[in-house]
Amino acid sequence: MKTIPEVPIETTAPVLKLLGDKTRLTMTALLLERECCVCEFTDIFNMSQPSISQHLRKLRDAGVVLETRRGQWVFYALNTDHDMYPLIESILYRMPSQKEKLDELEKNGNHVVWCDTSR
Amino acid sequence: MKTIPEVPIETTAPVLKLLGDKTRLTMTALLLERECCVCEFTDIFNMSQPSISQHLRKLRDAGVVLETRRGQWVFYALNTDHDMYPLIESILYRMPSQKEKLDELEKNGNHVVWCDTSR
DNA sequence: TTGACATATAAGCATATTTTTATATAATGA
DNA sequence: TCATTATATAAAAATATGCTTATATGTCAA
Repeated sequence: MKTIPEVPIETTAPVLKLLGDKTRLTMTALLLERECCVCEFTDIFNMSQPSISQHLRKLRDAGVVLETRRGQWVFYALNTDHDMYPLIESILYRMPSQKEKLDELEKNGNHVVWCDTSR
Repeated sequence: MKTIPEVPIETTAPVLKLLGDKTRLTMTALLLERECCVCEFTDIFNMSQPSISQHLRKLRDAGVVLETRRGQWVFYALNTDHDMYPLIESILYRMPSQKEKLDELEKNGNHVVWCDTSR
C-alpha cells in the first residue's frame, strides 16, 4: 500500500509561496513538458533577462529545479527527486498544458538544442 | 471516468500565494478538521486579533473560506464548493493533521460552541 | 441604555518582493 | 585575442505584504 508522505507546514508553505508567483508557476509548468534554457524563457515571458534569471534562482535555491550548463547555455529541469515534487506535480497536473508555448517557440526556430561538436 | 478539472494558471497562482503564508496555510489546515471562530484562531496563533482578522479576510475575499455570524461570534469554514477546493484539499492532505491544536483548545475550555438560546 | 465581549477596519511602519538598469562572468568562434 | 552571445549578479527603485496600535462596529445581557 502506497501512502502519501506527510510534509510539515513549515516546509510546505515556502514552496507554495514560490509557486504562488505567476511567472514561476508558468516556468515549472513549462518544465513539466521538457527542460528549457534561459533564453527560451526570456522568449516566452515578456520580461527582462535578469528578471527571468532571478526567478530561476529562487526555484533553484529551493531545490525545485536543477541547472546544467551546456556550452554557453544553461538548461533548467524539474528536480523530480525533491521532497516536495509529488505535491508540485499534483499542482501542475491540475493546470492546462503549456506545450503550445513551446511548440510556438520551436516553430519560430527559437528552440535551443544542444549538440556537442567538440568530440 | 472521472477527470481532474483544469484550472488556468491565472486562477491557480493567487491561491497558492494565499496558502504560501504559514499562518493562512495552518488556518486552512485547521478548518479541514472543523469550522473555527476568530477567537479560537487568536488563541492558537501567537498573534494579534487584527492580524488574524486580516488573514481571514484574504481567505474570504478569495472565496477559499466562508464566514457565518452566530451571535457575537463569527465562524469560518472551508468553502468546499470553490473551484480550487480539490487542489486545496490535495495540498492539505499532504500535511500533518492540526487536530491536536484543536484538542488542546478544547482541553483548555476555549472551544466556542454555538447554542441558539433565542428559540 | 450601558458595559462587556467579539470582530472588523484604518493607519502607520517595517520588511519583503519584484522589476529595472547597469555591469560582470562565461563560453564560442573568427 | 577579440567580438558576440548567453547568463548571472548587484544596486536601486517601486510595489506589496504583514504586523501593530488605535478605533469602530456588532451583539448580548444586565
